[in-house]
Parts: sequence; C-alpha cells; structure tokens
Amino acid sequence: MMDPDLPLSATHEVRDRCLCLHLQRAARRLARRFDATLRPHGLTNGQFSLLMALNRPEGPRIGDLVPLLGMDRTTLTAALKPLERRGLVCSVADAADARARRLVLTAAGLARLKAALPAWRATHDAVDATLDAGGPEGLRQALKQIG
Amino acid sequence: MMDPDLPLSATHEVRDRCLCLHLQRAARRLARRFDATLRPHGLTNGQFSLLMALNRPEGPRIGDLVPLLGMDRTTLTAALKPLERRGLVCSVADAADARARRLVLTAAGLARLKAALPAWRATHDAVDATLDAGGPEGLRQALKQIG
DNA sequence: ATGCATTAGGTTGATGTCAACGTTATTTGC
DNA sequence: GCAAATAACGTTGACATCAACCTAATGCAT
Repeated sequence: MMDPDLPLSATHEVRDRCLCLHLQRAARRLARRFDATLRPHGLTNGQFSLLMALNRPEGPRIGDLVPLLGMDRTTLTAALKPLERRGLVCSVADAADARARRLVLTAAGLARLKAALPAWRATHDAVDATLDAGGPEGLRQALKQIG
Repeated sequence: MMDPDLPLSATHEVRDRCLCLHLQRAARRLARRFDATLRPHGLTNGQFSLLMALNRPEGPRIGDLVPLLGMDRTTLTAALKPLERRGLVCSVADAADARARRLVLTAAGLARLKAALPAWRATHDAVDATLDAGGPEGLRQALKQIG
C-alpha cells in the first residue's frame, strides 16, 4: 500500500520535526485562546495587536507596521477595513508624503483597547506561566531567530 | 496626546513580550519561507503538511487530523476543497461509520509529495541550523507547551 | 530640469481561518 | 427498543493571508 519512496518514516519525520508545522499549530491554538479572551471586547488577537501598535504619539504608516506584525502589506490593508468600518481606526493623509497615509486610533478604538488590556494581560501571564524550559524569554529569542 | 490610561509603555509591553504576537509573526514569516520553497511544486506549507498527514496505510478521517494540524475542523474541510478539485486527494466513505469519510492521497498527490520532499528537507535543515539557544528541540518543546 | 528607479499604497483572486448553525449517524441510558 | 446525548461532518458569513498586478508620488542622477 505505502509507496516505498515515501515511507511512513517520512510522514513521521514531518509530523515530529517540522518547525513550520509546529509553529503553525501552536500559533493557531494560541490565537484561538487569545481570541476567546478578547471576544467579549469585540476584538481578535490580530486586531488587538494592530490597534495596540497604533497607540503612538504619531500614527504609523502601513509600511511601518509590516516589520512589527510580520504580515504582508496587503494583508494589513485588508485587516484595516473592518476596523475602519467599525470606527476604531481612521486614516489621514501624511503631511509630508502624499503617497502615505497615517493610521490613527479613534476615541472608540482607544476605549476598546483600554478595556481589553486586562484580559490580554491575564491570558498572557497564564501562558507565560506554562513555559518552563528556558522560560518565555528563551522562546521569544528562538522565535526571533526564526523570523 | 497619549492617553494616560494607555501609555506607550503598554504598547511596548505588547510589542516586546506578547507571545501571541511573536508566535503569529514568526509563523507568518516561516510560512512564507516554506511557501516559497514549495511553490515550484504547486503546494503551500499547509497543503504540504496536510498531504503528508494522509500518507498512511489507512486514510485518516477529518477529525483525526484536527489534533495533528491544530486547525478547526471546518478549516480542514475548506482546505481540502482545492486539493480535491486538483485531484491530489479524494475522500471515500468510511466502511464502519456512515458519518465519516476517509481521506486518501491520489497517485498525483503522492507524486507531488515525493517531488516536494527534498525542498522541504533543505529548507527545514536550514531553519534548524539557525536555532542555537536550546536547539530546535527546545523550541519544539516550548511550542508543545503552548499548544 | 527631466527621466527613471524606487517607494507607498490599492485591487483582485485564491486560499486559509474560525464561530454559529444545521444534518445525519452512532452511542448511551433507561 | 427508544429517546436523548453525542459525534462526524457540511454550509455560511466574516475576516485573514498572500502573490500578482496596478497607480501615483518621491527622489536621485545626470
């Protein structure tokens, strides 16, 4: 039945060792956990991270967020649409560069963020506590090397 | 300008410490890297993992893959559609349970997998080599604790 | 100054992702 | 045996994700 060129051992190798698979799986599960925590506040984990990144003296441009969030520029454009529609974010033309737009938290967006912060912190502390080997900092370091 | 209830320090706390953000970001970047490696073979990283999981003596049911891939059951249903349409996977009714269906690699799917395996291995080895602190095994352990 | 590469961003199409809800089949409790 | 609970799966709707392709503005080099 099994193709000798693709033995079960290859399947098990991917299952047990593939960092891409392990990372995707852990990311999905952790995302669901944060999504559940943030749901009462009407935010997903990605929306929380994005909104929080806008809390600066000067609103960032889309391109500024790419290295921070690690997502494609066009993904960001799409992710902003529901937030703008819900009035949590608005974009203003950049004063110095007509190509760019600055992203700004609205009062509603700021209120949403402030309300959600304790939930994020509680879940985050709980996750941190489950990490022993190397501690959370070791994991963050390892993730930084991968990214 | 900045709301005193949501100071910059909170924003920096999320940016620097949020494991959810760090995990999502690393997962996106690594996914793009594997996607690029697998693109000549017409597969994404997720499709590769999924197809590889079907390489068993007896095709698994959808529910069997949920813990392995860590994704929602309905996500799996959706992910299978393009693969079935392209003739890489087909589903057959389970002999013992009329509710379930078994997922089976087609000959084309198997060929695709075999062809893609060296690319996966090369990229995977390269990623492994970039991890020093704790080594790849330490990271996998940490990810398992999170998931 | 002007031409051209670069940069910021948008749009489209395909796929990935999940919650909420519904259907059908199995199992379990009595 | 049969009713209720459970389990396996599908569909829908909303959002996330990226590659490929496009427009417009900036900047630099001559």
